[in-house]
Amino acid sequence: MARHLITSAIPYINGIKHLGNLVGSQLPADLYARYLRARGHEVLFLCATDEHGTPAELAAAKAGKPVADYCAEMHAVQAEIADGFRLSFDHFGRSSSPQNHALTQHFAGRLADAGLIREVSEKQVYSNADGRFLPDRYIEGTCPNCGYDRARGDQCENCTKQLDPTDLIEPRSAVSGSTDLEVRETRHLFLCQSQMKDELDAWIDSKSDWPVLTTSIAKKWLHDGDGLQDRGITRDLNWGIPVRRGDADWPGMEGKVFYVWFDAPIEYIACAGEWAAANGLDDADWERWWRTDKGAGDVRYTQFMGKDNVPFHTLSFPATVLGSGEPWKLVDHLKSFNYLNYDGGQFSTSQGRGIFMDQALEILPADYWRWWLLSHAPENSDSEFTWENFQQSVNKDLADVLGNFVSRITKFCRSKFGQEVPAGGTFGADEEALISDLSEMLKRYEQAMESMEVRKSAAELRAIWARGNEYLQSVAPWTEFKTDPEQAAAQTRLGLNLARLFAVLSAPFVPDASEKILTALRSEDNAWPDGMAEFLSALRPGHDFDVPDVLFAKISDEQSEEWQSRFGGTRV
RNA sequence: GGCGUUAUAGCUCAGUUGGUUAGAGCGAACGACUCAUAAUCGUUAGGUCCCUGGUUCAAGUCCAGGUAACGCCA
Repeated sequence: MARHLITSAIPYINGIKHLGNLVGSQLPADLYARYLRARGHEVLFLCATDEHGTPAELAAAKAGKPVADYCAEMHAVQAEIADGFRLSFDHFGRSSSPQNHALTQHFAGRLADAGLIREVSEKQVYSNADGRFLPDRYIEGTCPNCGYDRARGDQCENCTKQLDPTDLIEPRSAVSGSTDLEVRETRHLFLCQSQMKDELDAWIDSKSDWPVLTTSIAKKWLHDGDGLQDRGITRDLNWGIPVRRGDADWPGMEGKVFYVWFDAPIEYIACAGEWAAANGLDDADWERWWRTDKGAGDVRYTQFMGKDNVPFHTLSFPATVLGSGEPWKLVDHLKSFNYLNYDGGQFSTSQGRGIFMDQALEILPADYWRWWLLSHAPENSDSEFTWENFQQSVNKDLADVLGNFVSRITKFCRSKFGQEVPAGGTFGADEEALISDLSEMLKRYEQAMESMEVRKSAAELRAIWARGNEYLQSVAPWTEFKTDPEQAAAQTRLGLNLARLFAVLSAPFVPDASEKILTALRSEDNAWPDGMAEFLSALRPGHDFDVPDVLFAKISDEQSEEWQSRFGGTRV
């Protein structure tokens, strides 16, 4: 029994995420959270939407809605989809929450007190027509290099040349098209990350059990070139957390907000406060997860994220936390993922390429996606989604190996013994070998899950299902029944208990199917096995059960082809 | 242009600190079974471990160069 704090990288509010985003953070985090809960640990699993910044403002404007309303609506949409994928967050918060406002301002104040904030004067492009400063990428114009007339202020998409907004010929606002632009001087706060370089370096060095992918990215940012750079934490925008120094005003920063990268990770902490508030708990209840001086000393904190998020989680956010000088919990383990590619290219939100979370649920239940994505998680390198592979994997693993096992054993029992667990017979060498093998396999499965080896966990679980089929095939109760019905009864009884075992062990991967099996077996006890022999005799002779509907319908060639062409191009 | 990652069976991928005949699942062929979602179980076939050179008693594994794909940055 231990205490585990788990967070998934928080998805941006702007639009619905694709399957690549899902498998890179939320889904493996959910797998881990479900497993740890099943093992009896105390778990707090948090996620939220990342709601601030220019993209949210522009998306809201495009939708013709006030940005706060837009974010509230999109948060509800994302929450519903997360629920559809059975993501078992204890709380799905919002970075725009009052808790995050207060906490972000608090951290900024602490950092300023510690001398880790400095003011910098910058030149930024201001659009009079839009009444706002424009980020580089929201300025368009003609590329001085190739003449492309829709080059962005940060880069020309046509010739890939990196640009400065002032390089553009005839620059205009990408928001309104206005050419009434001017360069203005504006003052911003910078977080002095460079001052914390040695402390961060030593902290990273202490994490010898982190994946190479994680530490190598962090080290690169710490040591490449001039090393870790100071970073602006404020912007001239309306939508965001107003810049304040704790509870006090911040002279010179009126009308400015914190930069989204600064407040987003603080939401990991604030989200726990939202969780407490939503559940009628008080501050002490969430602080025991986050403050090492208030009970979080024994908490193990694990973060999940895509590789693009590693620098923020290994450097920027720890700089904020450490710099505050307060005893906040730092991440203990950081699990990062590579990218999932789609049919020979990248998933792309901006181009609408690939499969998005809402579309996925429209065509198939969550379990199908959960199984395929987790069993093919991009852990060691980028991995590839193809419809053919998806169809084959799901049909074979879920329908044929797991689903069919439950189907064959329940239907066989019904036809020979009726819908109750049969009595009689004794266990012999086959049964002892099965129980012994399963005990070993369970240990390997548990080890893989505990070390967050996602693909390996899936492979071990699948091997357990296959071992059940192997047992049935070798003892062949349908043949045994003709000569020794008592023995066939013992084999069938064990088979039904195997189905229950699979349901319990598979729950972190395929929660809905797991529940269906347990319901059919009329078993409310879903406790993790503690002793294989005892577990496999839990369903006693005389126990009633139902034959469930087909657990996993197979994906037909026609469906696979239709979906491939439907999702081949851009999102409609 | 700089840096980085990757390159292993038809496909998706494992291969610990260099150490016998390079592994898994799928797909394929063959066989067994017929309870089951034409499912299951078994057996077999399939690899110049991208190329070249080097270190070593020994290289998929280390080093150098090359090729290709991808990513990040300027």
